[in-house]
Order: sequence, then structure tokens, then C-alpha cells
Amino acid sequence: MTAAKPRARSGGRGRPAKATGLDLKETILDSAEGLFARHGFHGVTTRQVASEAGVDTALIHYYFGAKRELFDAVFLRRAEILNQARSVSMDAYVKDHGERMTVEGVIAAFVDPLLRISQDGGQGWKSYFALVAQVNNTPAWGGETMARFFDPVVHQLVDTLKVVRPDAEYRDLYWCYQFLTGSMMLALSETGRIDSLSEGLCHSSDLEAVRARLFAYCAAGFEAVVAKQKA
Amino acid sequence: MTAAKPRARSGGRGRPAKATGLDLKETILDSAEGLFARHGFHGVTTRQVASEAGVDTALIHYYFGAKRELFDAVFLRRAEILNQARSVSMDAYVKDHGERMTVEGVIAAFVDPLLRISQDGGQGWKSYFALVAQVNNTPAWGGETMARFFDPVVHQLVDTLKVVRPDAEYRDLYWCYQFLTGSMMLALSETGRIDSLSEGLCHSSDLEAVRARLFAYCAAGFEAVVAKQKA
DNA sequence: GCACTTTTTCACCAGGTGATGAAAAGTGTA
DNA sequence: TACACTTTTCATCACCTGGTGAAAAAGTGC
Repeated sequence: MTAAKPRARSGGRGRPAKATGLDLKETILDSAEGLFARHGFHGVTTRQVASEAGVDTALIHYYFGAKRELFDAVFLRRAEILNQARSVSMDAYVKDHGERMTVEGVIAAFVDPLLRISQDGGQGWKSYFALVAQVNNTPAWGGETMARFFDPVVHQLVDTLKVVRPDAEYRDLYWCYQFLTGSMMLALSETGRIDSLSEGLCHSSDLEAVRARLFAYCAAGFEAVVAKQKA
Repeated sequence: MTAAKPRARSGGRGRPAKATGLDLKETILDSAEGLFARHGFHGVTTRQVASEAGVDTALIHYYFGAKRELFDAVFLRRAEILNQARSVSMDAYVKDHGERMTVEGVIAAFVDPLLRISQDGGQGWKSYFALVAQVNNTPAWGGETMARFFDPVVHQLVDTLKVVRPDAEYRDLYWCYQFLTGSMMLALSETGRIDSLSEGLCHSSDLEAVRARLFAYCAAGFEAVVAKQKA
């Protein structure tokens, strides 16, 4: 929409240097990420991406190939970081609490890294979460894509919950995970819906408010489901 | 993708009659609904809609105007039915239970109509829910669209919950609603993710399983949030 | 200076996009 | 029949789409 000037490369000594080579590749990914997050895969043209990145259309194909491959590159770039952060967080929680683990603690270890990253990671991460939320709710290929990138860490969560509540059925664990991920993704995508719905009482961007409620909410829900199915 | 033959009009006496007039209008809406649900607004062309409906492209514009207006018509068609079903369900619950209302009961009265309609309403409704779930997670215009069509009945839910738990803060009610709607929409959109994630243990299409868990899950979560914020 | 590779730009294509205006077909009425 | 009206089709427009191949520019090692 706006300037076509190439972005300054960060880390320079004040004088903006023209991005080049791998830097330019990242710039393209950044632009693509923001646009895909806002308008979805089909709602974005390679020309828009090129224009926002200040780059020729052909360069996108030079680096990434087809449009779909560009999308996958966007999706992959942060998925690995995310998975590792969550895995480390859960490992640490297990190691630190051992026998004294709680459902809420496990859930917090799983969700909190995302909230923290979204709060501290800048606009790129916010766009990314909105993108994942969209994919998560895409019937055509969302399930398959989510599985491809995020299944392992989810199994880690489920298995840890099973350790904390050994009498819980796996079926219930998976359903509760789905409820959790629905809530979490919607919160992370910050659509602004809650702002207008609550007439200014709540703000999508207030992830601290989410943190103060979501863990307890999901943990209590989980316990209720387990208790009910056991009865 | 397939046949271009106009659909038979239901209610005939065996001999398929060529759909015409308002029937054809509904046929177009049906095709558009399914395609939009699977591929999103930008992932569908008016030509695809026309082809699947067995109709000329120009007819779509004749009936609905621009592509976006067609989308809105799809969205609106079932929204009113949905809103009324939920409103009636909640009114009935309030009337029948009076002082003995519970949080879980109110939530069930709000959610159950959707589950029932999805189970009994046929493919059109399933597509519609998938579509709503997608819009719900669309940052660019999802929040605004959802608000336009669904705000009143949500306020009815929140106000009823406030009656059941007068000491709960509105802020908490709205956050809990967001958690609820995230879970509910993901469940209704039946993306198939839980099927592969659980390796066949759970099925997206098993809304009975959702019913058996979601109400209790959300109610317990709600109570936990209210209790925590009061403390 | 030179050859060589990588990166970036330019010009362009074949096909698809939403949309339109005018003609044609159908429908009801007298 | 003739007429007015609605519905459906046809041909077409101006523009945009993803993608490509060749040339130019920039970088690299000698």
C-alpha cells in the first residue's frame, strides 16, 4: 500500500543500509507474514507482497518458488521456535515440580510461552499467531497443516497431563486440548471482537488479562470433564 | 468441479423440475456456502459458484450484485435462524428454571441449539458453521462481521450469566465468553484435526462427544475464573 | 583488470478475474 | 394474439493473476 523503499537492515550503525541477499529474503517473509495473517492465503497476491517488501515480483519466485511455497516458508519459520519454546517450558515444569505437578501448572507451561512471545516478540509474532489461528480453522487444509507442524508438542502436553491424572481417559484429554486450543488461538489472534462486544471493557491486546484467566479456566474445565466421565 | 446441470427442485412429484426463480437463488446460495466454507472468501471465484450451481455467472450478479454481497447474503441467511433458536432456547431455560438456574444450564441453552442444528440440519449447516468459524478468526474484518450478526444474542447470554452469578464482573464474563466461543467454533467447524491428532480415538463429526464435555468444561472454567478474580 | 557466480530487474505471457450491457427466453395478462 | 415484465444467457471488457526467461547489475576471487 505504501512505500516501496527497501527496509533498513537492523543492527547497522545508524546509516540505513540497503537490505541484500538473505536479509532481503527475511524482508519478503515479513511482508508475506503480515499480509497472509490479515487477508489469508488467497487474499494476498505476490505483487502485494513484493510491493510491500520493496522488491520485484520475480525475486519472490527466485527465492521461494511458487506462492504456496512462500506461504509454507512463512509458516515454518516461527513454528520451530514455538515448538522448542513450549517443549522446553514443559520439560522445565516437569523437572521442577515432579510429584507436585498440577493440571493448571502443566497447561500454563504449555500456553504461557505463546503469550509471552506474543507480548514481547513484536508485530511479526502477532501476525504469525493470527495466521496460525486462521489456518487452525481452515477446513480444506488446516487440520493437515496444523498436524504437520504442531503435533509432537501437543502429544507432549497430553502425555504430561496423563501423568498428572493417570485415571483420565485419552479421549477426554484430546477433547479438552481441542477446547483449549480453540480458546487460546482466538485469544492470540486478537481480532478485536471482544473489544467491541464488551464495549471497551476488555481489550484483545491485553494478554495479561488472558493469562490471569485462561489457565484457571482450562484447568477447571479439564478437571470437570475428567470427573464427569469417570462418574 | 462436476456437473453443470441445474439441481432438481425438492418437493416435486418425482420428475425433476428445472429450478427457477427464487429456487435458483437458493441453489446459488447453497453452492456459494459450501465453497466459501471450504476455501474462504478469496479462495472462491464467482465462476466456480456459478459452475457448481449450474448457472451463468451473470445470474449471480443479477441476484446478488457484487461478490461480497453474495457472501453477506450467505452469511445472513442462516444467522437469523441461529440467533432466534438460541434466543428462544435461553428464554425457555430462564422461564423453566427461574431461581434454580445454573451456569452449566445457561451455557447449554446457549450452545446446544447449535450442536443440534449441526447434527440434524444437513450439510448446508455444517458448511455454514465452518464458514462462521473462519470469519471468527479473520483479523481483517472478522470481528466486525461477527459483531454485526451475532452481538445481541451474546449479550443475552452474558446478562443471563450475570443473573446467575450476580457477583461476577462483566469483564470476566466477556473473557469467558471468548474462551467458550473459541472452543465451540472450532468444534463446530469439524476440521478433522482431532481425528488425526488422537489417531482415531476422537472424531470431529462426533458432536455427541462434544455435547458430553463442552458444557461442563465451560461451566467449570467460568466458575473458576469468577472465584479467582473475586479472591 | 578479468572471468565467474549470485542477485536483481525488466518485459512479457497465457489464462483467469469480477463485472456489465444487450439480447434472448420465459411468464403472466388481457 | 400482443404486450409488459422478469429471468437467463451470451459475448465481451479492462484489468489482474502467478509465473518465466533473458538481460542487467552486483558481488567475489584471482
